[in-house]
Amino acid sequence: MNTQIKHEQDLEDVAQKRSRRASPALDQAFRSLAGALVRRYPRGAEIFGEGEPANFVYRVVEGTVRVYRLLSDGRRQICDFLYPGDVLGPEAGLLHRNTAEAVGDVVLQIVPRKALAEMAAADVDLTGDLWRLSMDWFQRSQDHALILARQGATERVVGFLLGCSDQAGGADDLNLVMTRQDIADYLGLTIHTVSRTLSQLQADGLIELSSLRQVRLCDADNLREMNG
Amino acid sequence: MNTQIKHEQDLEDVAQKRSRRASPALDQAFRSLAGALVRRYPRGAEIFGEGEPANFVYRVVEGTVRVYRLLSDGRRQICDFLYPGDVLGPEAGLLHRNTAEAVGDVVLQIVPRKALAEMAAADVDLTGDLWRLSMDWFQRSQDHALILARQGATERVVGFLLGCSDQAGGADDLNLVMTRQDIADYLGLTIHTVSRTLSQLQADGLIELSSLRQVRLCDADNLREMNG
DNA sequence: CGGGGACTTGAATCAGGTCAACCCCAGTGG
DNA sequence: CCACTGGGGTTGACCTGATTCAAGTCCCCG
Repeated sequence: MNTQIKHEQDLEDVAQKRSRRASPALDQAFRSLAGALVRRYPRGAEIFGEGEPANFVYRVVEGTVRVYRLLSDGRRQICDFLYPGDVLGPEAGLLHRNTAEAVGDVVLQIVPRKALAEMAAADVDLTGDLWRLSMDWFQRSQDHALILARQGATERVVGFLLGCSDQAGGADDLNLVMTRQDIADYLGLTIHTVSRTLSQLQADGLIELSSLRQVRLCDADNLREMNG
Repeated sequence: MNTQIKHEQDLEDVAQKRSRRASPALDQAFRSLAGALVRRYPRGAEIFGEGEPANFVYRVVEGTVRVYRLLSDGRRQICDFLYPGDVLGPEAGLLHRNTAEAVGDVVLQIVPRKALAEMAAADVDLTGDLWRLSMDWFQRSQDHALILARQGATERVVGFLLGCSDQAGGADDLNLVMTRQDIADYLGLTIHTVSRTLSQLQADGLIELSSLRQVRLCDADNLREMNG
């Protein structure tokens, strides 16, 4: 279940990918603290759970992670999907405030929270990187809230596809790793509405669904137009 | 328009109020940097606008501030309301990413961003406070997103009222400073739905609307129940 | 080849939005 | 003192878009 793996080149690469902002000190910290601990999680495995003590900080090496919260009525809201290079787990308090799961198979670097906290307490640059990181999350969360509050189903789905495209470096051919249910729970819709909307977009010639998870954006410009 | 005022005791108090988390180093920074600059904004005045250079960092001394973003179609989404003790304005980038306005008359402490940034670059504790602050925002924003994604109109309005009550130290008699439109734009609803929902809550005997802005929570326990 | 999970699709329903009329009240000017 | 005005708020009738309910289909995997 948790194979120890090691792949120097991968770890180097990760620092560059999808770093929404460069974090040299944080990279350095991961390099010096995470040397040994790299762990693999199979599809669907829980990385940490809401309410658990936040003893570790993680960075995605490979795969996709979903971070979500459950409401009292059992409904699930996915806060974000995390991709290689993204950090997860740092909390201001002692407990995790949401749950993280592997969407497909995932490989993570792991750093003890305490060690990182001690390093940060003595290193302004590292603390500054953590600050910028959390500001980025804050920004992303606000953007997400805006979508949930004000956009219709079509805009949400289109926005999601465009986001995936950006994530994949602007590619027009997307391999969605997540299920329709994941997408729905991220966009605040039902699985039915997501499915219908995708079908409609295909009917309109804007996308092509070659298989369940393979989406081709036929007219990215027009889609961006629709997205506002 | 911008009267210079000074009220030592007020400024001391502010540091304690609604500090969702103590920030001693940040308080200290405000104390040492903001000595002179305290400014009053009249009802509706813009404090800073989306896209403007973020040259200052502010802290609310008195009054309520709304922070919002506008969509391409002109709709407004209020991200948050800020109350005495809350900080606004720090950005990871160079520009403000949303607009801040005075809801009623507002008094703010003002610190030059550059001075604060220089202080932070040499002070781990201060940078750490900024980090915890942005983590709090992130948390709040995620909570907000959850509400927008998954709750019905009644739950949203009830949640808002309860939030106002908490803000007022748990009081059952609330003096809403914002308009119905503000509430609607915060909750992702229309003014009509907010109005209807309030009327319905009153009809159900859960609240009492003594005047437009005066709300009494008659059954806070039951309301909390409804909120989940 | 059979089973089951993931997905799609149609029809009925409903919550909230839209449109439109109206009220309430503070401020203003006659 | 009263009439006028305008902004904020309420309320009703109707509409629409997303959910719900209910079949189905597709496809992966044993």
